[in-house]
Amino acid sequence: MFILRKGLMMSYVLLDDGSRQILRFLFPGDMLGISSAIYHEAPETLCALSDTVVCPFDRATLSAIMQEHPRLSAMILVYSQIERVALTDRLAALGRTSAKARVAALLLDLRNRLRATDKSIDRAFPLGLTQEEIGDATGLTAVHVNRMLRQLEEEGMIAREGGRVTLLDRGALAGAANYVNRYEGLDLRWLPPAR
Amino acid sequence: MFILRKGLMMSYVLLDDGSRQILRFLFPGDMLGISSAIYHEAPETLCALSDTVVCPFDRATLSAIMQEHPRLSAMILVYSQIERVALTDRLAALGRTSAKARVAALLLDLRNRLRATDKSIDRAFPLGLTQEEIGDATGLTAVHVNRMLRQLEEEGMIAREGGRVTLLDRGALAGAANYVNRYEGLDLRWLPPAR
DNA sequence: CGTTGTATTGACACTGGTCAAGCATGGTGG
DNA sequence: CCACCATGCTTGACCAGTGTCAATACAACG
Repeated sequence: MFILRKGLMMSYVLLDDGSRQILRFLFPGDMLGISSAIYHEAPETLCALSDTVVCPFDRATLSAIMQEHPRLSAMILVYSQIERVALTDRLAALGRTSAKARVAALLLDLRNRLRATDKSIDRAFPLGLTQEEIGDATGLTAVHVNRMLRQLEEEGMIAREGGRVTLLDRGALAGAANYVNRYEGLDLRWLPPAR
Repeated sequence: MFILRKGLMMSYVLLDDGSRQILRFLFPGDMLGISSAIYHEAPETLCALSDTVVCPFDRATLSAIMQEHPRLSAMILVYSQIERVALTDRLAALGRTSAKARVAALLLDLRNRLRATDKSIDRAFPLGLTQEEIGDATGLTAVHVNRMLRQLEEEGMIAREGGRVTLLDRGALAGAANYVNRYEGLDLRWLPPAR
């Protein structure tokens, strides 16, 4: 298990037919590989998308935390629930929304996650992903991702130039995407006190 | 928050356009509503599919468990990770597999989950879902679910009569579905001891 | 018996996939 | 410095899988 300190990573699974589903992009502060710790065989693959710095810890450490730091334990549980809710949002997007909505949601999420650690990011950010990666995250082909990006651009919702994306109309994007920022609206007053 | 003691439930979200994505079916022993506890507004809706019995507990109880029962706390974390992995499997299914594979995976999962609390279930079980519910869980329409069930039947992989389904060839189904039983293969030796 | 919800089936439409080609970019080795 | 190559982006033509709409059948239930 690791905490990501710097850089961008992703986790994905490969299916029998060779296709890939990207489960999650990982940003600084995220915990990685907890699920690998509870199974004999890791259920997902981790991969760095840029130069990264991680901070490793092992099962014994997690076990010690659970015994000695109840508040931290509770926060780990909360964190895993936030991640779970983000996954259910993506599940609903894959099951019930159009290709354009899924791409829009991905762009909005990338922007919000990047902004969490870099407040200078507002409308524009570097899109550190290939269109194939966007496709594997949204359940589309790279070709169709390209078409959707062009449409969003033609409709004036985004602008692109040289790997950078600018969200020109976040409201319209969020409307098209059914997007909810799951890192807001938390209620954590019930957490146990620090020991 | 609740523990489901008896019956079948589901959790789902409704999107703006009125479509529904079923996130999860809930079986006896499952914990429900943890994610609702950490947000101000519940991110998902819970709904009973049959007569059910639940055992409620509140945030203060969870907080007390985190403080006084490290082993139980760790098991709750493990449980939420199992659920997370099951969600990622479904995410990969929605993003990257065919309609037939998704329906097959749902049938296999239902059988395994039912069997967990009723060992008398082997090949046949009562399908307590409408085809519309199967569709909302797999990201398909009820009409297409019907077509897929018929195909699976014609290919001799399942049989149906009066709300009961029989899995005639679980191996072939699992192959068609890319299915992994996530309640097996756990490694829990690192858990803290009971206090 | 009507009524309501569910299952079934067919005809047709459309979203998104597939295949193929061309183009831009940047890195590499001669 | 330049030819070469790999990778990723863009676009068009065509096709397949899935959705939509509509009609019918069936069962449960008041």
